[in-house]
Parts: sequence; C-alpha cells; structure tokens
Amino acid sequence: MPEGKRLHEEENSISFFEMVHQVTKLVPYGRVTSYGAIAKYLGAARSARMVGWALNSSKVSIDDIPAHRVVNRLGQLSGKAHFKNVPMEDLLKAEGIVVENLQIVNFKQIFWDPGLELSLDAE
DNA sequence: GAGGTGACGACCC
DNA sequence: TGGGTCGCCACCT
Repeated sequence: MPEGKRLHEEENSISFFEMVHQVTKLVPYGRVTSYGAIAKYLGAARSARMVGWALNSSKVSIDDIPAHRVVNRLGQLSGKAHFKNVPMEDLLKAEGIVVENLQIVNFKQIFWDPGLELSLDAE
C-alpha cells in the first residue's frame, strides 16, 4: 500500500476521519473488519482508537456507514453501547453473522481485511 | 489556542 | 503466557 494515496482521495485534504468512513462503507455485506485493520490500511496502525472515534461520529449517518461491521480485533462488539437505537448484534445477525455473547463466533471466517481486499480491487 | 477524550492495538514486564 | 501500560491523532469543549 503506497503511503501517499491510501484511498481515492476525493479531496486533496481528505481527513483520516473521512477515509475511515470511506473504508467502512466498502465493507461487504455479511463481512466484518476491525478497527485496527482499517487503521493499518490507512497507514496508522497505532491509531486504532481514531477509527473508533471516527465511527463514533459516523453514527449520525449510520444509514450510510455500516459501523456495525467494525469490531475490535477479537471480534467483540465493543461499540454496541453506541447502538442504542438499533442493536448492533441484530444488524449483524440480519447479515447472517453469528453473534454470541456480544462476540462474533466465526469472526476469522468473515473477517474482511481492507488492506488485502482493497489492494486487489484497487479502485 | 490548548488540553482532554476516545467504539483499540501493540509492546513491555 | 498473561496482564498492564503507553501511544496514537483528529475532533470537541
């Protein structure tokens, strides 16, 4: 992944914040990714917290950004508390994702790595 | 203008 | 091997 252009930067000054939203929207139906995976893809592997922060803001447009498909590296629904309106696990289950005890059972199987998948597609 | 916050992850002991 | 601590960086107050 080139360090210059991570994503198709709509603006020259697109923020890390915006890129998180872009990547999150690219997560396929029925698949999930992690905060760290997104952060790593954006070249800020140590800034996973920022990804969570960005998704926190995305809740205003949760209809556009499937933030429920983003969990921590263990597949746990750490952001569940922020889905007070629509249960996070309910959204995941609706996509055929097995959630048990606030954790994705087949996390490894449905894990979607943006750094891997998007590099192949390279839109 | 500066400091605190935050849905995590990696490193160190 | 497992638990604890630090770092990261943009946005909000």
